[in-house]
Amino acid sequence: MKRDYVNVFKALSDPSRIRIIKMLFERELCMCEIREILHLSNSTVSQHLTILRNAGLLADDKEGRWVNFRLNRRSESPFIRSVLKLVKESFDDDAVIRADTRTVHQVDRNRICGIRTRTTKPSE
Amino acid sequence: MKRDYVNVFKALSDPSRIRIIKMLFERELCMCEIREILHLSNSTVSQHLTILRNAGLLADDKEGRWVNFRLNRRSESPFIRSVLKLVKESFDDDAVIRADTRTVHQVDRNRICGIRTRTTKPSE
DNA sequence: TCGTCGTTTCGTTAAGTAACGAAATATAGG
DNA sequence: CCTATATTTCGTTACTTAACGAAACGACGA
Repeated sequence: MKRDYVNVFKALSDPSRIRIIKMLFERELCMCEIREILHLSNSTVSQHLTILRNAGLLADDKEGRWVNFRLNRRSESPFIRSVLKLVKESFDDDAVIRADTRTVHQVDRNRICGIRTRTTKPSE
Repeated sequence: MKRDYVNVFKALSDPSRIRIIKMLFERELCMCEIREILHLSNSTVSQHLTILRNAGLLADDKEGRWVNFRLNRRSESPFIRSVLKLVKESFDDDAVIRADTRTVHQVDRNRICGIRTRTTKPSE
């Protein structure tokens, strides 16, 4: 209860996690979509998502075999809401962030997922 | 140049550094005043201040043998200014932060400093 | 110029973090 | 039930971080 805010800032202290949050401002994503865009392993992405969820920044809904991750925009914590607002308004001058924002709208979950657990591209 | 924001969030990911920033919203402080309030060693406090300064959150002015640390309120970075605003508006419900805010107005640099390098109380 | 005192730097140690592959869970469909 | 698939958990490894004391630095004042 006491110093949760430290965990929020720690959650934000990683480029991959900032990228995840910025992508989630565009739309909900499942783990394997994020994995595909970030080029990280399943377990690594899952860890990042756990950290963001434990910090109170993310929520998730199960939809069949997928888990849809989304921003916790309606958090009861004013601090969380302020932080999300800050992130929403920042980093748009970053080339990687801009590329992600574009990519995230072109990703089709049904093409990308479905090949075991993989880090390489689906075309291979 | 690319991902400085990660260093900003890392700088905020420590309770002592949040306490320092919140105290600096009250007034400028020298290193030994901060050391006294946080009960940490010289070198640890100096490290914290370096991290905050490198992140762009702090500036300092030399005044004789003292170095006065202050918030970098006039940073040219909108992100830094937004972050400082966020911190200013947060954490006031934290008991430690509230105690610090009170203490910082009672601290007299000339009583507290001046006994070599020390972590214990000045009354001893 | 010689201490003194505020601050910084150095070297070390203990603890925390990010990454991965492999194994374990859980859920839909045949 | 059995298999495929999406996600999580486990165990390991390399790296980072926070803390300290000791030593160095730098600016005043006797």
